[in-house]
Amino acid sequence: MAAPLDPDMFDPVCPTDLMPIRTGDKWAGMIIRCLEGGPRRFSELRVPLRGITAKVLTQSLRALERDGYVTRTAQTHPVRRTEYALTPLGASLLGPLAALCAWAEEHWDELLDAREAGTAALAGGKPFSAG
Amino acid sequence: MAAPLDPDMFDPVCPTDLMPIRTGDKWAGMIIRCLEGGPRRFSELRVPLRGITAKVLTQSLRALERDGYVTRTAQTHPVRRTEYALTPLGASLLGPLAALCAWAEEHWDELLDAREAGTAALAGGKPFSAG
DNA sequence: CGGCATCCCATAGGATACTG
DNA sequence: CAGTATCCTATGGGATGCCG
Repeated sequence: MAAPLDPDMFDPVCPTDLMPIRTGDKWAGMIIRCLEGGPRRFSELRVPLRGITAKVLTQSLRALERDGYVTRTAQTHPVRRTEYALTPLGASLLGPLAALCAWAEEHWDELLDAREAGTAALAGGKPFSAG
Repeated sequence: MAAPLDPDMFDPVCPTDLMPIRTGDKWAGMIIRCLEGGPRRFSELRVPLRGITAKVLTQSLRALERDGYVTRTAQTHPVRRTEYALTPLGASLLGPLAALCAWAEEHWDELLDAREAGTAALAGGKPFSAG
């Protein structure tokens, strides 16, 4: 309870730093979830990911590919067709990801209430303007 | 398997958008985990969160407070002492969070290998420079 | 100790237009 | 269809310094 925190709790090379859902990847988690049901095409992914631009989707997909979460299979011959699929590594993330989403849905109301209350209570206090 | 994706899979007001570990909060998840063992003081939190600046820690804590994940209790009288603790909502996130971390540790080697291989394979291909 | 103020930069990511 | 190429902005977040 009052035991001191482990200074190495978040190691300089903390594993979580390698996770796709870490800071600076807004879409990675959603993309992975979209691939849960099997391979999907580029434009197919754009549907549920409403509002994502082609550029950003490409970026995210490339990053996920680079880090071994998805594979890319392109074909040009008869028609152009590119499919993205989860690697075993990527698929193994589905569990934890689903847990997170389940949590969010479960606490949906609380989240809304808390945010509303918090915004009101702390209103006017924007200690850090823009940097 | 080949069923079309639900266009509303990620609703415009998707619950996950409210999560603290979503895009743009590098530290939220780690902070919450630091509070698992009970209330912690400001400077106490800075230890495991190596390298975090006071400004950023304050920012993150304020955001977490605003969204109802943590509470802030300040005292100035004898000595200055501020304590941060998890709300029930915040505590309820510990589970999913732990699952994520467990996953990361479990796949630690794979992550390293995949990233290394991916970086090599896709080397030279930096389609998107800086904007 | 627990911040706040200020300056600064890197970059995620959106808008738009074009291509094989 | 599946991207690329540019341009642009918002902001996360680090550095440094000061304060009650």
